[in-house]
Amino acid sequence: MEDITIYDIAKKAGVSAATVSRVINNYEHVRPVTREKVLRIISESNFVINNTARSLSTQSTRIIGILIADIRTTQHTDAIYHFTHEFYNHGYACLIYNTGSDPAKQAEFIQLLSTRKIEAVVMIGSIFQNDEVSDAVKKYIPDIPVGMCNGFLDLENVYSVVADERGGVRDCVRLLASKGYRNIVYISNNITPSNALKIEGFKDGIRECFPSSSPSVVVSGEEIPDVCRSTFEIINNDADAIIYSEDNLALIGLHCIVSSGRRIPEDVAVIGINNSRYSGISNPSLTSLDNMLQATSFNVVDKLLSVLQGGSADHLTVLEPEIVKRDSTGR
Amino acid sequence: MEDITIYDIAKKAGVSAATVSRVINNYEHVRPVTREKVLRIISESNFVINNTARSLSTQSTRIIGILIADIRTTQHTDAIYHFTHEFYNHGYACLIYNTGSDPAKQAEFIQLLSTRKIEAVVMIGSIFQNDEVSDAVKKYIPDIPVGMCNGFLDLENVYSVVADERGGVRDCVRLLASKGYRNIVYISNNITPSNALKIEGFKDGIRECFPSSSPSVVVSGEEIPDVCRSTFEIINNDADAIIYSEDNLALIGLHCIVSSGRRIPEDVAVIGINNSRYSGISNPSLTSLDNMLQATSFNVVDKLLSVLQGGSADHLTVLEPEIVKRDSTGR
DNA sequence: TTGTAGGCGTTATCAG
DNA sequence: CTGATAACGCCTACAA
Repeated sequence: MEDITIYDIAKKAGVSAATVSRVINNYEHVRPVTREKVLRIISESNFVINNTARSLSTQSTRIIGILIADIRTTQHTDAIYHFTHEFYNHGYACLIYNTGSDPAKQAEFIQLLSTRKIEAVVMIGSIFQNDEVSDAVKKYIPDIPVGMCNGFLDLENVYSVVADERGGVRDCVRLLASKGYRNIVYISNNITPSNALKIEGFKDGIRECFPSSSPSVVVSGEEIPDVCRSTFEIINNDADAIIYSEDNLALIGLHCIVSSGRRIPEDVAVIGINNSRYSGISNPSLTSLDNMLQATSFNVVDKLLSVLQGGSADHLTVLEPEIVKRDSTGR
Repeated sequence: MEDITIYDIAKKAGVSAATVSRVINNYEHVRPVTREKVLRIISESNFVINNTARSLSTQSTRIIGILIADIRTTQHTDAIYHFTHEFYNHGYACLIYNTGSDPAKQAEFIQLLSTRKIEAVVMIGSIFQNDEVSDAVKKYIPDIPVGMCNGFLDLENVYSVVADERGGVRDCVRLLASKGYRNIVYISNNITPSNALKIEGFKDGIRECFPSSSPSVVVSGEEIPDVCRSTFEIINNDADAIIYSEDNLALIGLHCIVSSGRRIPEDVAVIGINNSRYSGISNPSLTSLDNMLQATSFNVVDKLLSVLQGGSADHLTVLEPEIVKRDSTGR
């Protein structure tokens, strides 16, 4: 079926295409009668504006690019919702790409986005905090605003929001120490900038609370068997508390520990990170470090919208995380 | 910073824009020397092609529109991943919108997508199976392929994949009956076409296994307090087995039941639907009806790619669900 | 208040 | 093999 254009509408209405354009864009100086007529013709036809042509003419696509390593990572779906929802409310469409975690690939996606003439970019996750991405931003999109969730790049057009996860994890250690746990181990999945900081926080905590012992950190895969194996190794080695780098790992840990007949929190305490929706309904419920992912995405949206509307925004905002205490550490 | 165009490249290379275009698009009849020269100039500059202009000229945006009621619904994130990932692999970009569940609003999004000149549409969830959406498809995108996950519209350009959830839920009832449970109740969240079918399946099962009793269905909110309240009402009313319309509800149910001191599956059996990743790691692990969401999205992608490449595809595919038995029903 | 004409950056046709 | 030139559909001075 042939697309119908403003010229078709113009012809039927007995006016010029320019007038149709004016009506569509709500220009003021159009005679009411003319306006009504054009609007009537439009509503009687199946005309829809061609945003490709409009974008080319106005040099404005009203498209936002969203980059995420893997959209399936549960802790980020809320963020994606907020972005797509809020930007939609402001007349933008959102293009979403899964980049994976290879910096070179991530950089390619930035170039790809630039071919689509996006008007802003959002990158979700600390994994985008690397030199390749930074260079690509400098090279391909130096003039369009970039928002980063939980990551930071020191560039004029980049706006970052991060949580102090290092301090947050240190506080987790403090909490466990105060409850009498003596043998605390940290299990991390793949080492992103964010996860590296969390580990530092863990070391800070151990050094502070147990000056004589050295911090014990295990790096584990994310699959159920991986996590179970790591967990059992640690428990059989006399650990009485485990901090996992993510709720998803912790939930698997919970499952393994409970299945093995050990009691939580009497035998082992468990803490996760992200305060995901499942931490509240697991058995036992999971104490979790809320790293403010929700507030982070809201903040990034605000910054970006502000800049897009010609305003300004802070280049870095640091949020304070908060431990949500539940049954897995005792009440 | 001014965008650099093929004219700029052409000037520097001492050729015409047409030749640059030929090089970019890998045309054959270009003298190797010329080609090299142009490519060198391009790589020395920050030139990227303007896809908006290209789309206008070629009448092809290579953009796919994805519609989902709420991107946060956990059972659909895998599907979204597959779509964005697969379409990217085939050179398409994906525009994602949250439509909500109001049919009139959903229809508006179809019009919106048509203004972006998308080349295919994916709708995820049975909630899009309604007349308003059907009319909007007919009116605004009668000629572009539409893929539906778990929903069906009887139109020439719509390709659907659904699971036989009705039969699946009936089988769940049979399973519980065979294990000796006598008082089975069904808890559903909001009534979508899919959820309505599940309820029918439940009634089928009850009528078949317990001809003398009438099916007991409860419609509940999705929030934790809602689900807990519904669950306790039912249990206090002598139910010995509950089928929830979604794993997410069932997981909350599990939490409430366990917290109240009742034993699963001795006192109460529980079955969920979706076979989500958490059903395998909950305590106890959750028996769940796998409604083949994964296979559904793969199938829809295949159909759409086939049609986009000029091929054909079945308009309706029905997948058989499968019960994954875990601890919440006894082994 | 309205129409004409040029331009947005590419692609594609047609000569040469 | 390469260069003009005319679309693609819309917007926007500039004129009228």
